[in-house]
Amino acid sequence: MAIAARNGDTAQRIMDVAERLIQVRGYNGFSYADIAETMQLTKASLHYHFPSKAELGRRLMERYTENFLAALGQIDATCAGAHEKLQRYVSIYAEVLANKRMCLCGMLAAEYATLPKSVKAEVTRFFDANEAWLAGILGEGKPSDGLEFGAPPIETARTIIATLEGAMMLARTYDNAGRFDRAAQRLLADLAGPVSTDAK
Amino acid sequence: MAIAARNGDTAQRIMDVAERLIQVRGYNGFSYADIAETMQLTKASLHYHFPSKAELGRRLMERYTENFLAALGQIDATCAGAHEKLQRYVSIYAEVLANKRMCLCGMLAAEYATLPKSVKAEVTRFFDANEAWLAGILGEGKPSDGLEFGAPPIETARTIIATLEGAMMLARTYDNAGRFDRAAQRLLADLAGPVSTDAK
DNA sequence: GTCTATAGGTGGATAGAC
DNA sequence: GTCTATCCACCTATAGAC
Repeated sequence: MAIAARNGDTAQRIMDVAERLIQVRGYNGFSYADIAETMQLTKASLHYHFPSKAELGRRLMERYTENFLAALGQIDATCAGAHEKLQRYVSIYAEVLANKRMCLCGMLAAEYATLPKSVKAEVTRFFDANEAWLAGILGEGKPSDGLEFGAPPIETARTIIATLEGAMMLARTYDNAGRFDRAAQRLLADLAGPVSTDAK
Repeated sequence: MAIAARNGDTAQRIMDVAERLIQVRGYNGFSYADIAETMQLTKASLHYHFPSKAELGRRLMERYTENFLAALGQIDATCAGAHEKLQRYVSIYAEVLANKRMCLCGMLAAEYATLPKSVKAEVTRFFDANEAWLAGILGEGKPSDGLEFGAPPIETARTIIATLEGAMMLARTYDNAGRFDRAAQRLLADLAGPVSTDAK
């Protein structure tokens, strides 16, 4: 599980709370006061750990990407075929949605124009890493696993991310995880081989 | 063109400015002060036309959906085949992106948890209408135009919207409209017939 | 490391003159 | 219909005691 609650030191717990708030309400939709209330801490104490909101956002994104990359490494280490890897990739998104959250980066992508520069840089770093990983899987999978797609791996990777992020956003709007699951499975089925839609 | 600047009365011009601000910065990322500055009006005057921000948001969404539905009606009236209709549908999104904006509803979907109820209702109404229109096109197109997809029209419609909204958000993040265009054309090509990727 | 207190700014919104 | 003036709540952030 890439994005989990943790019981570490105060800074980590602050990040846990802030992360959830951003994933639900967005960067411009939460405040230090919101964190303080849930944590039984004062705003001043939060500023001791994270001097500015921009710094908190940057550290948050940094940690999120680290965890995500670790999860991708786990997939690489434990899954054999491309299909299985892609299924596991989708399940990371599904798990976030199961907690009624948006992808942290999908949310920040929407608010991109208003973000501090340091946060912006981390957001694109996240997507770049995701694209690269997916493109790698697709590149390997095409010859050996019978993946079929009529575009360079990097473009297919981008379409996959776009579809998953968009489906996630709409599923959360309708509070209906099934919308995400069905879109994701259709996506994978098309990738596995466009003709047979009932393939596993 | 569904979403255009207009030279009507003050209320309409306020909506034009507010719409652009939300499409770029989000609902929680703009204020009456921002509108006032661009329009050379005071905040108090804005409140004369739109008593509350919630009311402004609701009216904005209402107008946006109206315009969008009008554009869909235009497509129905002037396009013959399903492929052409879908291309035109995609071009509405592309045009918004060409102005460096997000879809108003995609933006509001991200901030959904923080929106006034009246605005929330308008957002889902927009997506519902889009799904219904697309599902209609897909339903007609399947037998007569050779569209191929292995799911009920309504689910394919939802996947299309998710992909376009997601691709739009990422294209704007990277300030790269080509990312949207390529993802959109791949999507349409897969729909037209998954095997031949070079079909028009 | 957490607190109280507060600064300095901006948010949405209103009253009342013109 | 637009203005000035103002209210009050909330924002991010800091100073300084404990």
